[in-house]
Amino acid sequence: MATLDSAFSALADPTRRALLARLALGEASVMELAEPFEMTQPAISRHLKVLEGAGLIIRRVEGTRRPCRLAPAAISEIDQWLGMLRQALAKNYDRLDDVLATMKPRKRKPRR
Amino acid sequence: MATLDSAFSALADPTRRALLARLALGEASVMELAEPFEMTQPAISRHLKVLEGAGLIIRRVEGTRRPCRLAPAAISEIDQWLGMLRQALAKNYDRLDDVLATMKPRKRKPRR
DNA sequence: TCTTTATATAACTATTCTGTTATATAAAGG
DNA sequence: CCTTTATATAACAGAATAGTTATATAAAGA
Repeated sequence: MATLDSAFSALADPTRRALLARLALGEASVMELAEPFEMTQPAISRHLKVLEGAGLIIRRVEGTRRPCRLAPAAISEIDQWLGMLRQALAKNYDRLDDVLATMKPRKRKPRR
Repeated sequence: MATLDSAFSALADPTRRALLARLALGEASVMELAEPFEMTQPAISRHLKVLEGAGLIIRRVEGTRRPCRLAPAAISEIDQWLGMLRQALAKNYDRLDDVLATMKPRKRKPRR
């Protein structure tokens, strides 16, 4: 799914995760978001564009400012996908495989 | 965190997510994993290497085969990080911001 | 109207992916 | 031994990233 592609790859960048962490505290403008970073403003603007494109944030127009805040949509989609893995792990499929692998060692000949 | 970087960017690729989905059904060898894809074996091998590097899978050695299965570590770290966003969203910080934004329209002058 | 402030966009560069083919390695099996 | 099978690795090409500087735009305010 294209949404998961963009959401996960948006989250893969530490700057973008930091921006989201900041937004978890509440809405902020581009300049406010850029302030803690050693990066130029255009760089932050582009990171925000990526986050917006991934459905992780939404923006308002307020005069010359574009306040951003977290958007719920993408997160829930990610959660849903991870749910599959969580479930597989919880069911101990891995441990079961361990047992099976030990019990039936797939025609292995003793050395020489 | 470096782990989150590699875990999220590993998940950003649809082929890798498909490999994980397959592994959610149980352990599989490289060839078994490669079979459904139109990609060459080296390409799959590299995707698996990425998944392993991200802590999303682990591999055994069994003769010439390298059976893979899901690993729990990375997932739980991701879950933990996403928890922060989930919480922020759940607390309706966004909705609160809405209200505040409407109530105190940040020194905006009426046109002209 | 002129200046400042907030933000976006373009052009460019360096680096990092993703896939390919060709080849290496090592165990399995006759 | 020799061949086959499973997998890894190297070398390479093309696409996508992330950052930079320079510049555009548009609202705010004097």
